[in-house]
Amino acid sequence: MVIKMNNRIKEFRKKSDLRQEDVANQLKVSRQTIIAIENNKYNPSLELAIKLAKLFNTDVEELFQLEE
Amino acid sequence: MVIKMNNRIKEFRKKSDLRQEDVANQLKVSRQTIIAIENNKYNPSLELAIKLAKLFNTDVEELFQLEE
DNA sequence: ATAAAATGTAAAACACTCTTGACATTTGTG
DNA sequence: CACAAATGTCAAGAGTGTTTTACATTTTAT
Repeated sequence: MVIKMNNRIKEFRKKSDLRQEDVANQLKVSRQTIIAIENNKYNPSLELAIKLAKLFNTDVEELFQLEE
Repeated sequence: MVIKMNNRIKEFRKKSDLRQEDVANQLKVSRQTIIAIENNKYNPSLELAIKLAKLFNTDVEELFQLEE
């Protein structure tokens, strides 16, 4: 699919005062996965995206925005 | 990740009176992809999930629900 | 200025998503 | 019933997402 997506994970994470490792632990993924997503190396799976949105008390569409 | 997810794509598609092929064409994916998702062979990518939700005028969380 | 904590990078292995093409089954209508 | 339309299945291959391990850089606090 390969479409650019803005994501606001770092922003929401800092608002929640969590470290990358905390997010990784809570969602049971590796810290690398969180880093890669924050730095736009790739998009998360749908499942992980939903969990991230839930963790930050927001919606998937709020957290990830399709370009243009 | 491999978590079961209920998805309501078939339901929303029928409400919209679209064929699988219509959905595939509009979102520029193959018909197989739509079939596989409707029949829970696998979950769509985040990008495709967002596009599906938009097509059906709903939210990702409404369309895809994590089990339990 | 130093040490510790947090964040970032890289690469290999593996699992998951998507496509293509060809064919089978089910559903709907005359 | 018969034919067409819609839906489903299978398999191979390309591309994407995640993990692990090990190490490098940046940030924070003392």
